[in-house]
Amino acid sequence: MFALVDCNNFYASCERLFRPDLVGKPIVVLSNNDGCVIARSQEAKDLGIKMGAPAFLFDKLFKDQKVHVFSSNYALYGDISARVMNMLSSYTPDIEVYSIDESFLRFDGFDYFSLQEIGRKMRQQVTQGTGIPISVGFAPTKALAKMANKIAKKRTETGGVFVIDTREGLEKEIAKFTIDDVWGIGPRHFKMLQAMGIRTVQDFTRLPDAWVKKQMSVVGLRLKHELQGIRTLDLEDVKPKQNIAVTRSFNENYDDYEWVKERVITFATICAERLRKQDSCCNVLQVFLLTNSFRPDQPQYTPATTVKLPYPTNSGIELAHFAEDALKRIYKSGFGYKKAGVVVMEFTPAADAQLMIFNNSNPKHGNLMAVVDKFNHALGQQKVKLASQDLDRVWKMKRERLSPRYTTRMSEIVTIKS
DNA sequence: TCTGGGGTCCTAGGACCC
DNA sequence: TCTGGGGTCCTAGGACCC
Repeated sequence: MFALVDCNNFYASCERLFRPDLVGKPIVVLSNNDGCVIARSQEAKDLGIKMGAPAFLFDKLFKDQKVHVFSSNYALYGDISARVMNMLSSYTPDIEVYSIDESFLRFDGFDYFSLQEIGRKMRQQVTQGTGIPISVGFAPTKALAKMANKIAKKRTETGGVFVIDTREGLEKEIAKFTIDDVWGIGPRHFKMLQAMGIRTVQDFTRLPDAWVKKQMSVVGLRLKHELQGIRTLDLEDVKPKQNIAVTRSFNENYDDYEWVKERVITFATICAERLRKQDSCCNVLQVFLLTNSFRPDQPQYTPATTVKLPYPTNSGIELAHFAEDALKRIYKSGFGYKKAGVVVMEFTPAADAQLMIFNNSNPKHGNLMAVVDKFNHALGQQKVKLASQDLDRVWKMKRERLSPRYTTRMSEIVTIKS
């Protein structure tokens, strides 16, 4: 059996941890630049605030309804997530951390245990230990565990735990569960299925395999089997990433080469940092720029270029150079740039980077970067930078409603007045 | 005025090889 | 009119996830 454990309204719940005055109040968390709503407490959902909605459209509603608005605080969410996952891993050695707020757990050899009971205990322990409410769904496949989790969340009488472990139970649930709520069915496939009169999971599982494969590829076919209770997916190991992207929107449009260059160089050094973290070097680097697509009245230009590097590297200095060269080739003045990004691809393990006779990555960079990483780890991100980066911290993301990093900064620890 | 930032996997079609 | 039978690699685009 698999369990899918999911933190309820995770970011909103994190914001509430150190603000008990917000219990029962509507909370939303915004994306970078305070742009879109990316998390909502139940109370905020009830007000009709939609996921992904641009925040400025809701300014009035936020004020009228006294919605508590937060900029995203990933230092906090990441730390709380680690604590939750750590607790969950005491229930079984087989755990896959699927996202910041979800884990799949596999329960092999638990035939004589009550999963219902285990789920209740998990909820109780995680709530007590971290303050984060969770929902737990158990089922014989991952896709069904996802479904069970949604049922646990939706039906209050389940107490946040739902188990699908019999054929009859499965049949009963798939006859009711609608297809748009299924993990792996996105808006496109939903529309197609809906047009054919497919409404429930049961309808979907009755489609012929060949048709599903033709229309939805092997991914869709696997999903169909999963929903029938046939196990086709197992827990996945943490794999090193195949691509690393650092992209940001700017608070306004910029038409200044030096300014854009600084951003692109900074993104490249962050890519390099992330590469070193997983012991990879990259062989290909891509730089792209975007003008503001929400303003069709302004001239649009969305160039991108991909460079094959002469040798694999994870040196921030070298990647900064390559990124700058790439930028030079695509940058044109006369446009208002709203977003830029650097993507690195085609990794090789740092340990077996191919040496070349004439054209080597500077061997001293390895040691230098190790020291830079050490400093930045101890002193905070981007304390040690390249001179070509923004040393005066001119560039700031809009984060007007940022909560303290309660659990990871001594200086921001909660104050109790008594 | 203001609109996030990451990822993965799969397929089709073109270009090339013998 | 008829025109082999395999392959691989790459890219763009589509679909999905959080």
